Amino acid sequence: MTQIKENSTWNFNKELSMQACPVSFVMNKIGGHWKPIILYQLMSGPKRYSELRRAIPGITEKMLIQHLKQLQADDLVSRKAEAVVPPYVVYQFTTKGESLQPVLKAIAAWGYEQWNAEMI
Amino acid sequence: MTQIKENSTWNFNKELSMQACPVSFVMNKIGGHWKPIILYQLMSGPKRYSELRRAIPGITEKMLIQHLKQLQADDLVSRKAEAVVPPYVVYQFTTKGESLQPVLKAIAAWGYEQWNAEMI
DNA sequence: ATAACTGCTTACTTAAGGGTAAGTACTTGT
DNA sequence: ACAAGTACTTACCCTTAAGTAAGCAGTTAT
Repeated sequence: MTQIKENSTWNFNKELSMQACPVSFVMNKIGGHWKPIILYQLMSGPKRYSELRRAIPGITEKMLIQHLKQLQADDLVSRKAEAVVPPYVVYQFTTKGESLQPVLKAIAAWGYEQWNAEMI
Repeated sequence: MTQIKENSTWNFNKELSMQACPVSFVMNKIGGHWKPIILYQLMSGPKRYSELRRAIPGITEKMLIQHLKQLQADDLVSRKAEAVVPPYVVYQFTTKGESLQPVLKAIAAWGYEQWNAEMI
């Protein structure tokens, strides 16, 4: 995947923030460019890899798989594969991921509000 | 501040996501490395520039002022300056920023839960 | 006189994240 | 025979975000 330099100031600050600020801790798990979008897609139920790819315009396969892997590593999303040809792989929330849903919904709700407010 | 190339794929995708996904829209306003931490600090009340600097270990003045400006541009935080010497500048939530607080609290609450869960 | 405080600004460098484009293995449809 | 579908992997390059380090203007404290 992507190598991270262990001794960089950036990395040090990241660790510091994650330990000092709960909001920052969460952002590190669900923030970034693609993770919010992937999570949003999964909120409407389990999805196949190719379904996600088609549902998210502009995402590359590299980004999709990379973030799915990170979400798995953080135990927010699980992968279920059936050993058939063509392969059938489904991604869905874990129990921990499910517990995030109210938070994601609160975020989305605020987002919608702001959209509507900007329309007026 | 920082120049953004208009025609980059990254920028195009960013716009796309912000229009297609409410979660992504919100993340663009409150995500990143420093914004969550700054917002978290402001949740406990208005703060001076130097208070924020001291409260956030590791942040540079450049990052602090840059993100405060972005938060102002997004109308989440307001700046109040008194024309005295030494200068007295206070940052606090706007009305819009206040409306974000329940969301930030929900995020922080989930973060605390996960911390505790990891401790067991 | 000089250090320290206030709230910034600027130019330069580095590192992380993302994009491009190709390839893999195996099968069904035409 | 060849394209198209499945779910990935890999190598290389470019853009953005962040870090480093300095400076400014005006005042009080030592």
